[in-house]
Order: sequence, then structure tokens, then C-alpha cells
Amino acid sequence: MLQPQYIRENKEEIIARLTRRNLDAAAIAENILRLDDARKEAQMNFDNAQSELNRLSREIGELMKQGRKDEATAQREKTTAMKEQIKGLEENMRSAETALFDLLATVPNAPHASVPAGKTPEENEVVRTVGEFPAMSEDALPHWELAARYKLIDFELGVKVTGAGFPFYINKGARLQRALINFFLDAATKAGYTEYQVPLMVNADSGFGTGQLPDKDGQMYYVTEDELYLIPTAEVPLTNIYRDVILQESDLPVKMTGYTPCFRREAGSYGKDVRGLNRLHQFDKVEIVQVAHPDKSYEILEEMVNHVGGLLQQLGLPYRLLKLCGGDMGFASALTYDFETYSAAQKRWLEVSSTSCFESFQANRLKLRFKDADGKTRLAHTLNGSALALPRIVATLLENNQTPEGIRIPECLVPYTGFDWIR
RNA sequence: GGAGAGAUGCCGGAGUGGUCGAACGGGCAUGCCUGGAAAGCAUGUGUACCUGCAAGGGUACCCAGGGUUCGAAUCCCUGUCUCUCCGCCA
Repeated sequence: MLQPQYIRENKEEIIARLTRRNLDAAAIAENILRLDDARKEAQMNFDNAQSELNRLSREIGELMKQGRKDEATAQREKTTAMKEQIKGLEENMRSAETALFDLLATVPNAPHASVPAGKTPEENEVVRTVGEFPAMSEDALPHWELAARYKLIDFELGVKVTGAGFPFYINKGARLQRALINFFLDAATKAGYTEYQVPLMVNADSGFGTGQLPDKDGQMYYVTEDELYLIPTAEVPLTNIYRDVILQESDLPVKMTGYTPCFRREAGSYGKDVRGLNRLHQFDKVEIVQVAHPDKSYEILEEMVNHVGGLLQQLGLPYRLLKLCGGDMGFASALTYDFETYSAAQKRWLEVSSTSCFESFQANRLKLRFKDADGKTRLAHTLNGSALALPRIVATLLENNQTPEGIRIPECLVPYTGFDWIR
């Protein structure tokens, strides 16, 4: 959530940044400031009236103590009208607060100054492309056919037991999943991230804290009976650990990692995008999260990008790094890098990681703060990244590593799989 | 799921209608003391918002939300959570 105070002091900057999201930023900024002014005035009126009532109450207490009953009663009569008035003023204040909050809650984060303008994914900026594209023969198979041939994944069984987008992984397919999860978790802990195993359902406060609510309400599975949301990413429970927390500056950066299944309704997806492992309702992911000092957050974003790039390199997967344009960025992000691996048999790029800096946008919602060197309480910055999401890694791995003799397992995974070929 | 007890500041723990943002103790910070430390002594130690150039002033917050009252941490109602006992159970 943006801070009215910041908008007031840096209006031109915020408007310029928000404009990259293709919004009428000036109108939004004006509206926020107008509602904030109204809120201040309403609070002032309420505070003053309340202050007067408090003063009278103290006076009555004093008179009672001294036994001056008549005077106390006279004063008490004065309060009746005041209470009525205060009630109205309080309602004004609350509705002014609500109006401001409701607007702020739906305004996305202001993109970083370096974010390219643009409306569609085609306008994302390619930062770099790494690795060799494998030479594929014409009869190279897409991963869903390889998965069937080697009996690694059963999509139809998933449809039977649950529905589309909930595959079964079997045998070496299952073992490969487990190997990737362990490989990613080990890499993260080696890089200094503390491993967590987290709840897979969260309450509405947590959903709000990281920005999924109200923005992505329809995209999360919701358990009505208990008013809980299935997590769409480990980011939600991990980051919310620090909701309503004030850290010491020396605690920063906080580095956390966790493996979880992720649940996404993916309402509105269709066609080749959802074929095979390309888009699932349930998938596995290892996430890395950091809580950072505001001065260090972009440095840390680079560090996280390097971590993710390192994983892809070890897996021997060619990838490109994208800096997302304003139109393609998530609601809460100030700057997002996507990693896409090149899936040789499908001849397309598949997103396998999204790594973002949220600046203080989430922290403001979470009330995640720290005490700086001067003892001042300030909002921290939050970051996170997929490191990595499994299904498309598996898709690319199967496709790119297929040979007439079977599918070759990358060296770095062999200690985890216990086999080096799928035949 | 049933019965009971409880929820107070960084922690422990008072407070059952009036000046309580909250006694007392611990912790922590700063100062004095010391060669240095410990002990001792002194002072300080929440968050948010409003107002003010500032010093300061105001409002709210004692789990959450309602209510009673001139006035609520204290009384009433609802909810949440924790603990104990019973039941059920991987």
C-alpha cells in the first residue's frame, strides 16, 4: 500500500512511476490526497470534541470527590449534547478513514524508475540470454508425451481423482520432483536462507498483508467453512511471519526459504498454455524471501536474481532474464525479473521464476517495521523469488534432455535422484 | 465436540468505575562510579494518528468488536485465541 504522506511529498515522482502501469496516475494521486485531507480534518474535529469531553469528565470526577454534587450534576448535563455530537464526528472520521483505505488498498505499487513502459508481455525487456539452445531433431517430443512414454506423470488420473491441472507424479517422475525440491532447498540454505515448513492455508489478514487480497480474490482457493485461503505461493505464509513486527536494524536482512505446494485457480486460462505441465492448479515451488533494509533492497534483488540464475545454470537449462514492463508486473511489485527457460520441443519460453522487490508496499500492509540507527521506526522492504517452480523446470528438463537412449538427468541432481537416466 | 480458567507494556506481574499509558520487579539504554568489569546509584525505556518551526499539546490503544456510564484496563454482550479436564483422533 502506498503512503499518502509519501505521495504528498513526492507527488511528481509517484505520478511518473504509477503512469508506467498505464493508469491515470495523476487522478489517483489527487484522489488519495483529497481523501487524506478529509480524513485529517475529520480526525481533528473528533479529537477536539473528545478532548473537551475528557476535560469535563475529569472536572466532574473532581467535583464529586469534593462533595460538590450540585455543580457536578450541572456539568453532567452539559455532556449529553456533546456525546451526541461526538458520535457523529466519530462516524465522520471512520467513514473518511474507510474511504481512504478502500482506495489505497486497490492502488498497485509504483514501479521502480528503471521499469520499462509497456502494456503487454511482448514489451518486457530482455536483460540477458544465457546458455546454449540444444539441437533438437524434428521428431522431438513435448514433455507430456515423454511423461506418458516413460510413465512419469499421469494427467488423466489427476482428472479422475480431482480435476484438470492436478497431475499424479509416478515412480521416477515422483522421485525427480523430490530431487528438485531437495536440490533447491539445499542451495537456498547454503546461501544463508533459513528453511521453514509453513501452513498451506492462511487467513484473510495474511492474504491482505502480501497483497493477494483484495486484488487476487478470485484466484485463490477459499475454504468457506473456516474462512481460509489455500496459499498460491509460500511467499504468503513466509512474509506474514513478520506481520506486525518491529525488527532491530541488526536483524536485517532476514532470509527465509520454504518448499510448498501452491494452489491457483487460474480462472480464465486456456489452450496451449495449460497443456501438460505448463499451467497447473497445484504445483510445487521453493520460494526465497527476504526482509531488507530500504537502502539495500535493490542490491539484494540482484543477489536473489543471481541465486536463481545459478540454479538454472547448474541444471544446464538455457534461459533468458526479463525485466517486466509496467503493464505485466504484479500488483504489489516495484520491480520484477522473470526467468524463462527455453523449452526446445515446444519451441517456446516458459516462466520458471519471478523475483521481485516490493519496496515498502507489502511492509506497509503488514506493518513490518524496523528501528533504524537513530531509533526511528521505519517500514522495511520485502523481496521474494521462486527458486524455483518445478513443473516448467521438469517440462524443459524432459524436453531438452531427451535422446534416443532416454532422458539424461543433470549431474547436479543425480545425488538426489539416485539415477542418471530415465529410460 | 463438552466443561472450566484466563488474555495487561520487551518479560514477569499488580490493578475490579475517576487524574492509569498503567504500581512493583526483571530486562534493556544512557550517565556516575572503575584501570576495566561486576555490584551500586541516577535517569530513561511503546505504537499510530492529528497539531506545532520547535519545545510541546491533543486523540486512540491494557486480545478483537459492540454496549452501559459524565467517565471503563476495570461492569455487560459477542467473537478469537491460550491453558486444564473429558470425549474423539493421524
